[in-house]
Order: sequence, then C-alpha cells, then structure tokens
Amino acid sequence: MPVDQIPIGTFSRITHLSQKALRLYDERGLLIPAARDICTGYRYYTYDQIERGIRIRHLLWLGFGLTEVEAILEARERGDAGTIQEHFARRLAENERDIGRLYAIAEALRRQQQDPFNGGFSMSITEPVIKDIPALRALSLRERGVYQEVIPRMIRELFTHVCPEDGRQPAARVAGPIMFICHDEEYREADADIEVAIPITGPVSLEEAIAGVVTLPGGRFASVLHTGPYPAVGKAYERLFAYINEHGLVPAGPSRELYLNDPAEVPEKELLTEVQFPVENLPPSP
Amino acid sequence: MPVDQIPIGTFSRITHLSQKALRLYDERGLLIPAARDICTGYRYYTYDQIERGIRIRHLLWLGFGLTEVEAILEARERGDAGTIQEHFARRLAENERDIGRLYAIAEALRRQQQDPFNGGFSMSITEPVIKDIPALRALSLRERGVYQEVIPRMIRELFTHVCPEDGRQPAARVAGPIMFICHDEEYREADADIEVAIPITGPVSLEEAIAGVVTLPGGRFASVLHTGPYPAVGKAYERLFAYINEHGLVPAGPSRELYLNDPAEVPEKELLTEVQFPVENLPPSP
DNA sequence: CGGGAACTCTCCCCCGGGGGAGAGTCCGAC
DNA sequence: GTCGGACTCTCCCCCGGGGGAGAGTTCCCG
Repeated sequence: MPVDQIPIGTFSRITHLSQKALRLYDERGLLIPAARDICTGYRYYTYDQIERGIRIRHLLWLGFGLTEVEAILEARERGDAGTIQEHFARRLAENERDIGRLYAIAEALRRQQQDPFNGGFSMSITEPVIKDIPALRALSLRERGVYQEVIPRMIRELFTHVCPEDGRQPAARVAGPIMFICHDEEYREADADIEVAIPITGPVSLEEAIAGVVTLPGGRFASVLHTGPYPAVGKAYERLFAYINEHGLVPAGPSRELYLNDPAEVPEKELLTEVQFPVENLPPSP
Repeated sequence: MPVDQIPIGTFSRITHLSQKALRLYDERGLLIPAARDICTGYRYYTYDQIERGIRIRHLLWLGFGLTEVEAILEARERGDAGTIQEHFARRLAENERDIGRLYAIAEALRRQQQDPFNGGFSMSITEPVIKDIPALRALSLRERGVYQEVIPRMIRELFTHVCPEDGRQPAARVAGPIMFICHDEEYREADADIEVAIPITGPVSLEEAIAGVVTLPGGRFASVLHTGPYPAVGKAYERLFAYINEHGLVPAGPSRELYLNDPAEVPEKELLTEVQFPVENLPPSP
C-alpha cells in the first residue's frame, strides 16, 4: 500500500479507537503517530501501526488500564510471556470478582423491584464492611437478665447520669451513641450477660459504685447497619456471620450493637442499629 | 441523642461514605450537612441525616450515578413509585448487559491464557462493531470465477492502473485500501460473482472498458477486523453472523473485505483484513 | 492552661476518555 | 483558482471520587 499516511479520522475508523483516545495515547506515548506535520500538528499513522492500535483496543476491552496495556505490550516485545500471564491471571481474578458483585447487585435490584410499597427500598441491611475501631473510654453498666427488660432499664439509668433531666450536672460528656455489648457465647433467653455502655470523654463525676468507667477494646470489626424495627435486627447478624465465613474470618470477642437514633424521636421503621463483630483472620490450619 | 453534631469523620465511619464523597455530595446538594461552622468551615451532620447517607451509598453501590441518585431520592420524597420503578428497571437491564459483557471478557481471558505461545495474544478477531460508512467512489472490476484465481489477478490489474511500476501516470489517486465485494448470496466454489475495487478520488484517466468507476453505497455496516493468514478469515464471518443475529439485525447487501496491508510486505501472520456486512434492523414481524 | 495528636479544611492532579468550543487546514469539485 | 464542506488541532469542563499537600482547628490529657 503506497498511501501510508493515514490521518487520524481514517485510522480511528480502522482501529475503532476514538480520535480522543488516539490523541491521549499519543500524549502518553502508547501509540505515537509515525509522522506529524510540524506546522499543522496533524497526526499521520501508518498501516503498520494498525496492529498496535487493535491490540490496545482489545486489551482495554479486556479491562486493563492504560498503564497495564503499556506494560503488557512492552513485555510482549521483550518476548516475556511470564509477565503477560501474570497480568492475565490477575485480570481474570478481578473479572470474576466483578461478575460476583454484579450478580449481587442484580439480585438486590430484583428484590427491591418486587417491593413497590417501599418505593423500591427495603434496604433493611447494608453490605457488611470491615473497619478498624479505636479503643473507647465509656461509662458502663453490666448485669445479667433478660434482654427486653434489662437493656431499656440500663439505658435509662445511664442517661439519667449522662444527661439528667432534673437539672443536675452531667456526670461526663457523651462522645458517641449508646451501645450494647453481648458477652454470651450463645444466645440465651434469660440470665444473659449484658453490658450497656456510652462513650464519654473528659473527667467523670460519679461514684464508681453506680457505673464503671471502662475502656472498650478497639481492633478490626465486621460491621452492618440495620434500618427498621429492632426485632428484625437478627437479619443483620445472619448477614454478618455469612460475610465473616465467606471471607475466612473468625469472631474474636463479644459483639456490639450501636443505637444510632432514639426510639422516642423516630418511628420504629427508621430505627438505625449498627451491629459490630470483632474479627480475626482464620488461622491457617487447625 | 443529644449530641447531634456529628463531624465528618464520625459521619463517614457510620455511613461508610468517604470524606471525599461527603464533601462532594455537599457541593452537589445531595447531602448537605445540617450545620456548618461559618468561621472554620467544619461540616456537622445530624443523626437524621444518616439514613439519607446510607440510602445514597446503597444506590451508588447498585450502580446509579449521582444524578440518578438525586432523582430517585427526590421521587421517593414525592412518593412517586413509578419513576423509581423505571430507574430500577433500566438499571437492571444495564446490569444484565454488563454481566454478559464480563462473561465474554472472562472467556476471552481464559482463551488467551491457554495460548502462552502467542504470549497471551491469539486475538485473531476483534469484537464486532456497528459503524456507518459513507458512499465511496471507486475503480472497480467485476468478474465471475474462482476466488483464489480471480481475486489476486484483479488486484494486480487494478494496481497496474493505479500505481503503475513502469513509469506511466496513475489512472487516479488512491483513497483507501483495496477491497473485495462478494455479490453471491451463498458460498460457491466456482463461478462466484466477484468485484474488486479500490477507492479513488479526483479525475480518472482510463478507458471505461478496462475498469469502471462506480459508487459503492454507504450505510450501516457490522465490521470485524481479522489478523492472521487469509484462509482463517472464515472465523471473522462466523463471528459477524453470530453478532448480527444476536443483535436483531439482518444482512442488507453484499459483504466486503478490506485488505489493510500488503502480503508482499508483512508476514502472513500479520495480515489485516476488515470484514464488513451491511445491516438493517430486523423487521418487527415476518 | 498548654502541648501534641487527631481532625478538618481547601486546592490540585489522576483515571480514561466524552462532549463541545473555536480556530485552523485540507481537499475535491466546479 | 477558489469555495465550501469535511477534517483536524488545542483547550476546557464533566464523571465519581482517590491520593496527597499544606494550613488551620479541635479536643483531650496532664
């Protein structure tokens, strides 16, 4: 072919790369036109460059970034099959992760479509996440009893100290939402080991006998946020356990519930509860 | 909860939205902090805003853009379930398309991984695409015969007119790669209706009897680029037909092959051939 | 009351281009 | 030759934030 001076538009049509993209690749040194009119700045490609263009497009379609594309093409020129294989293996793994994620999304979309009453939002549970939580200084009460009885009473009791309504000085400054810590290994209806705590800061003016000042340990937690009536919080635990198992983690201590808003202020359906579970990596082999 | 002045870091931890994201949503009016310290610029959120934050995060996770998120939340406030359903249906459709694409990519990655000889690149065929091609003025020869005999001869003949090696004036200026147009409806070994053409521009100095000046019709074409030895070009057609069927299209005329480089210059393995098929949308019902 | 750690602010560049403005250029047809 | 349409150039803003700089705040503990 004698006419080996392909302007950008034609080259774009041949390679199916947009002109924008071609200019970018030129700038980044990924695919530099063989010739350039110095006075007009026009780019001219050769037929030999088509193949590289095609390769770039294909690699991009596979999901590689421009930097990776560059590395792969370079490795290819060196005849370095190993590096290329690595890139492909990594990309394949990422790709499979993405597929999994899209499936989860599709499922969520369908679930929510079947719930037009809620305008497409059931959303009672968020996706679990891992987060690091620092140790917290807190005012704490610990008792044994039945959840439904003990917890509300303990919360009221803590509140009377921390933001009293009878005009007395607060015993300390509140530094976070009130939380419940469950010290039992297994669920028990009665005689549960219950701790209720509220993060505080600054000096404490309170007799030790009434409520203790403790430091709640920090660390890695798996966390889920639950929206809705409290009795439905079980689904959050379920999801959390599933997540923990899937990710090769093990529970590493007592779970916590954080009550992010006030049942007296918002309707039951909008109650927000964050469930946290301390986790560790699964030991290699038992 | 009395402490209803949540700084951005805490709010970020509760909602699992990054501080960057929160600042962006503030700027875009999607989630504006309830209070702002005028002198320091610090943002303070309330517990009531957590729910909106969570909703935003969830919608983003589902793949909506910020603009859509805004529209959905607004529709929700209006109680407009219909709009929300529309958004979800569209998202679900897109999501399914994405899944399909990822599967195609996964397959391609695996295929190429099993071909370490080529350094991970078999890539003999690109993904089909639809493009609009303008009408072309061309110098054309048309004959009946056997492909392997007729085509190379006709190409040589055209070249002798268009870029003669014996010092004569070219009959016209070349404006594109040489192409072959197959006028047969079905494949035939012998007696095929073969046209070979080369796009030209400007005046033509050639007797009509030797080669005709024709206008090749433009329109929508499905196109695939094939890299490698010519006999393997069949795979390109196969892919093209599959693509056309999948996308509810029908062939609408003779197919073309464009020979983008010269067999005399590059090794067989690097030959580039673009296969084009004119297409129309499938009529609604036969 | 002070000091240091942790927090927050704004600003700028990065991804991988798409969309469009405004100006300059080429080329083919008459 | 020349005129108009098509082509190309550069420059700037957009997505949805991530990463980081450099400066200013808060707040907790002693």
